[in-house]
Order: sequence, then structure tokens, then C-alpha cells
Amino acid sequence: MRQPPEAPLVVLPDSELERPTLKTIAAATGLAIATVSRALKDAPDIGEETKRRVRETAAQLGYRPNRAGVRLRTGKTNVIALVLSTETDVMNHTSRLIYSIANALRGTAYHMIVMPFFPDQDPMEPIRYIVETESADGVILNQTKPDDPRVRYMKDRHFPFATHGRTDMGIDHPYFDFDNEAFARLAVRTFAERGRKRLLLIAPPRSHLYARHMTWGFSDEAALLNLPFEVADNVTSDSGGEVVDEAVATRFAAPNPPDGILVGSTTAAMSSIAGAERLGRVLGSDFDVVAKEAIALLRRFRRQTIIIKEDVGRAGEFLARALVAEIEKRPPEARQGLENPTKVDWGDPPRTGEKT
Amino acid sequence: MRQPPEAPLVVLPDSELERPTLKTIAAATGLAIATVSRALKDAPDIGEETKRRVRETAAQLGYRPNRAGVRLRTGKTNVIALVLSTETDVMNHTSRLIYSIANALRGTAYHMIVMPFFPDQDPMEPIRYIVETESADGVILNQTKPDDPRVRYMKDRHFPFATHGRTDMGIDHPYFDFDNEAFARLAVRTFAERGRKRLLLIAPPRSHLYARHMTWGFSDEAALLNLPFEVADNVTSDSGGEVVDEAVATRFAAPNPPDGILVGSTTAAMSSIAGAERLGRVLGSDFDVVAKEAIALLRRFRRQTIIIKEDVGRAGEFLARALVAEIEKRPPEARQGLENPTKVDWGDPPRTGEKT
DNA sequence: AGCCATTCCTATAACGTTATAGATTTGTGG
DNA sequence: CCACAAATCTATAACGTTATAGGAATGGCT
Repeated sequence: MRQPPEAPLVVLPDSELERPTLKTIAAATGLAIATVSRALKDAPDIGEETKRRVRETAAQLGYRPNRAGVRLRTGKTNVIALVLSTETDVMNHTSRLIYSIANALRGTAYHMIVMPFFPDQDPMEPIRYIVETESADGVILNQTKPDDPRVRYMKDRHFPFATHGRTDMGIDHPYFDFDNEAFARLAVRTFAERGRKRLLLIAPPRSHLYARHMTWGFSDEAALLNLPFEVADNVTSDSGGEVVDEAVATRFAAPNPPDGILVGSTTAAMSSIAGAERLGRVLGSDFDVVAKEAIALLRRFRRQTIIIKEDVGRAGEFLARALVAEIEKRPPEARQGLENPTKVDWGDPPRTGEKT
Repeated sequence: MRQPPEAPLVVLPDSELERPTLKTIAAATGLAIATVSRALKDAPDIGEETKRRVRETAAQLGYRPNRAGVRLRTGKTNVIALVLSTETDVMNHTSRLIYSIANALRGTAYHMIVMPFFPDQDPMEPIRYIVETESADGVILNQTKPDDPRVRYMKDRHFPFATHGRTDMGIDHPYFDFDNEAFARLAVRTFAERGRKRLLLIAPPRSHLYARHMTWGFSDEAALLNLPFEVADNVTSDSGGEVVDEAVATRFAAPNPPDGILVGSTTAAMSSIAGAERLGRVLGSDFDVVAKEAIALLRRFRRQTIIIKEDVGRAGEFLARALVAEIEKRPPEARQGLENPTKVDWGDPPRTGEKT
């Protein structure tokens, strides 16, 4: 308005070579750098016409704010850190989780740094590092323990975070979890429907909270239905395959062998089946296996496996959204989420009278 | 976005509350900020005693350089971007690759951002983004194509990168690859040793260069040993499990069925075995399967599978080292690497005379 | 004593951004 | 026609770092 509209539309020969900054836009529009900044943030004290002009040239020049500049000035990193446990990683769903979080972050300003920590490391180490050096605006972590010092640490410091898996600490924070109790109950009812009489649970390691959920759901539902059951607690679904294989074979060789096996992971399912088959038992007729699976792998190998699906992608998406809301102090659509499995994938009909 | 220090649980002297900067050290030592900076960089024009003092107080205060400051001033991001294809991702080794790269980066100043790109995306998109916005000092990408525009793009712009997998473009750049030709030859010789007479290769999709290597090694070595062979090129090891399953079953039902199957992936191995078993064939006696595997999974299920191991962790470590050397313009220990498989894991002895 | 090289340190500016306070113009009411 | 508010813009400083040019001592040499 008050600026004489001295026909700028400057021809920028070299300026196309360098990455445009606010300065570039300021020069091109004849405005001050601060004005350009405020215009792009849609500040109320900038004229509509000016905003339009600024946005236009910004788009035209392909302007993208310099992350280092923003970060230095504001302290906002626009980074989300994904802190992953590598402890249990034979074909787990880690890449799925990574992908879905990255996908949910598409189109936002957030980059995702991934920080696995290894068995020789204190799990607190990456967390402390991130919080102390302010390397990220928020953290997503997996493999929570019932009492998880990482959760306490971040909660105490008001550092935004979200967890894949719950804790037992009575702390309110964003999380997403698979309802393993519901899963186990559903599995037990499935066994009952198929007329199975002796159930066996190969549970995950007791240190994990979800192992307790699963064990409780399994035990309680089996008791409810008057089904004899055993919880294998010296082997776990995280044991090496051979161990599970052996444990299952031993039980099948004993009197009163199980005819329904519930397992918490794909690998444990495979090992269990292999263990039973070593003794000539036929999956689907002599015994059933119900497994929780995130990837469609068991079906390829033993079409008789009964599968209850876990959607890890949903978890990732949820966690990303919830964490971003937490960081930006917006109310999230949902702060805590639980995947409640209801669908049982029966696989092929039981092979009755098939050749051994 | 400084967090207001609301309700500090820990009472610390103010100096401890804020993260120490060069300024803090300067104040503590009575030196100028520039001096502190130079001392920490071990510049030649700073006295030894001063350096010692500076290093000491820096350590004592727990000083860590502010990444945004460094990045803004120098343009160095200290970030390595991992650009991952999600195309082929049923239990692939992605998480392994991520972990090993992260592990190799431990103790360095580099953070790792992970950017998967999805089927609906142009593979160039993340690459262009990173190069244009200078979001990273270098890129590691996987799933290279024989003629890969991403490689050309980065090479043209002298942007540091390293690839998991080779290309066919005659461009010199850091890479690591598994020698699939050697793998296939070794597999063929293994079949020969076991007296197999008709070989079948379930090859990876032809668009991948490594599929060509594998196919060539397979065909040439089989011809050399006068073994009849077939390369299945309508199904690939990336096809859905059922497809491979079906293809294998069809071939076993036909006259002159194969008795040695070479597959490029764990999933394809499982499907192949399942397909043959559907017709009552027994793995290890009626036919053999040789598979390349990064994770120890097949052994759990079918102990008769013959496995040649691929060490993805080695790839990740190599790529990280090579890329960092490239970024820092140091001569790397090795710029290109090829994993040459020599060890065959035979599994259990063939089950002769075992029950069907 | 004067000069110069050497050694060690410091002041300054700049990277790109945004928060703050203030400047300028225009409109409004008295 | 003047004070005063509203609308719109700008100047400045600061975030933490490092590159550059320069300054202050010290010692050696003529």
C-alpha cells in the first residue's frame, strides 16, 4: 500500500541456484524478512493481499523453511524419535511399525529418526540422550515393561512420548496396545468350538506385561469353560525355535497330550507345529494351533493354522497421530488405543482322513 | 519452544538446568566463545594447557554441541538418510539392515532418519526431497534397479550415497551386494553333489539386477554340469505364497518333475515346500530346496532345507562405514563389497525311509 | 632499542529463523 | 485539524555455532 509498487518482479539469475530462504522471498517481493516470515505463518497483522503475494512467490521459488534455522530459533526439532528394542527380533513386526509411522508422518514436517538399542545397552541410554540433547520433539518406544523406567523418566520431565504396549504404573500417557487378554479368550473359545479338550499356552516371557494379559485371558477363559489347560512358563515364545519345538514334542509324548496350542508369535507357532509333527501328529485333525500373526506367513506353510490377526500398521498410525497431538498440545482423536481382535481366520477345514 | 520449568522435581543450580553451550564453558573458563570452540576442535593455535582446561570443563558440564547450531553454520547435518523400498516386504531383512546401520553409527555424530517410500510414490521423491532440502549428508538406499534414476541423480549432483545392491550403469559409487551368481552356482553344485537331476529356479522379479545374476549363475552352472534345468519366470519369489505354491505343485504333477528347487527368499522356500508336500513329496528325500536366508527361520520348520546364509548385518555395517567415509572424504577401508557365500548349511540328513 | 616472528587468544559476522517492540500510514471521532 | 486507534509493516536481537581477520603478549635477533 504505502510501498511504491516499483514494478519489482526481479529477475533472479543466480538465485535459482541457491536454495531460497526468507531473504530470497523478501528480495523478490520487496518486503522485509520478518514480514515474509509472518505472512507465511498467517499472522493476523499482515494484509491479505501481502500474504497472497508472499505465498505465491514462496511456492514459485519452491521455498522450504530451513530446519536448522527453525530449530535453532524455536527449539522445535520437527523430529520424532523411534526407540526400538532389538531384544526380540526374529521376524518381529518392527519394519511394519517403522513403515506405518513413517506413512502417518508423510506430509507433516516431522522426520523420523530411528534408534535401536542393543542387548549390551541400558534401555535408558537412548531415552536420556534424546531428552538431554533435545534431539527430538517426542519419542515412540516399543516393548514396554510392566514397570518401565523410560516411561517414568519422560513423564517426570514432561517430554512427549507414546508407547507401543501398556505399562502397569498407573501413569496416563498415549499408548496403543493389542488386547492380548481378548486375544487369548477368543482363542480359547475357538478351541472349545472345535472340541479341543486339553489346552497349552506357550506364553511370551513373563517380564512383558502383555504376557500376563495373555496368560490371564487364557487361564480364566479355559477355567470358565471347564477346559483343562497348562501354561508353559519355562519355555516362552521368545525362546529359540528348537526349544519350543522340544517342549511341545515332550508334551505330546506324555500321557494326556494337549490338542490345542496357543502361541503368541509366528515363530513359536512354526516351532510348535514342527514339534508336534515330529511325533506324527497332524495339524488340524490331531491338534490345533491358534496364533497371533501380523504377517501372512503361517497360512503359506500350514493352511490349517488358525490365525488371529494383529494389525501393527494400525498401531503405528495411531501412535504417530497421538504423539504429534501430544507434541503440538492438541487434543488427539484418541489418546489410548487397544486393538480388540474379534475375527478368527480358520484356514482350511481340518484335514480328516488325509494321508499322514 | 523452551519448556517452562514447571514444578522442577529436581532442584539443580541454575547452571545445571539449562543445557550447557559454548557460552557456558566460556563463562566457566574465562575464555572467549571462539577460543572454546577452537579448543574443542583441537585447533593448532590454541595452547595445550588451555585445551586441556576446556576439554575438562566441557566434559564436566556434559557439553554436547547443539546440532542446529552446527548445521546452520556449517551446513553439515550429521544425518544419514535411509531410503527404503517397501515394495517387497513380507519378512524381508529391512529391520536387520536398519539395526546394523544404526549399530555402525553408534558413537558417531550421525543420526539416522528412515524414509520408506510406498508403492503409490515415485521412488525419486524422497531422494529429491533430501538432496533439495539438504536434509542429510548422505543417503543409503536399497533395492536398486539395473538402471536406477536415483543413483544417476545423486551421482550427477555429487551427493554422497551408498547402495545395497549394485546397478548396471557403470557408475562408480559405494555399494554392498550379495553375490547372487556365486550363490546360485554354489546351490547348483550342492544339488549335483546330492545327485539331483532336474533343477528349477524360482527367480526373483526380472526388474531386479540380482535376479539376473542369480539366473545367470544358475543357468550357466547347470549347463556346465549337464543338468537339465528350468527357470520359472512367470512366477517369482516375490509373488504371493499361494502363487509359488501353485506353480511348484503344477511342475511336480507334470512328467519329469524337478527334484532340486532353488529359491531366492525364505517365503518362496516355504511356499515351494508346501506346494510339493501337497502332492505328497518329501523334502530331503524326493526333492531338495536350497534357499538363501538371512534369518534362521526355515531351519525351524523344515530341518531338511538346505540354507546358504546371507549376512544382512554385514551389509549394513559396510554401507554405513563406506558412506561416512564418502561424506567425510576419507579413503574408506573398502568402497565396494560383495558377500561371497561359500558355506552350505545342510540341515538334517535326508530323511530316507521316513514315514510319509 | 627497535623490529619481527611466533604463540595464543578474541571480536565479529554470518548461517536462517522468529519474537518483540516499534514504526508508519490510514481512518475515525471529536 | 488534532488526537488516537487500527492496520500493516519493519528493525532488531537472539538461538549456538564456526570462519575470518585481527590483537596482544612474548621472545629472539639485529
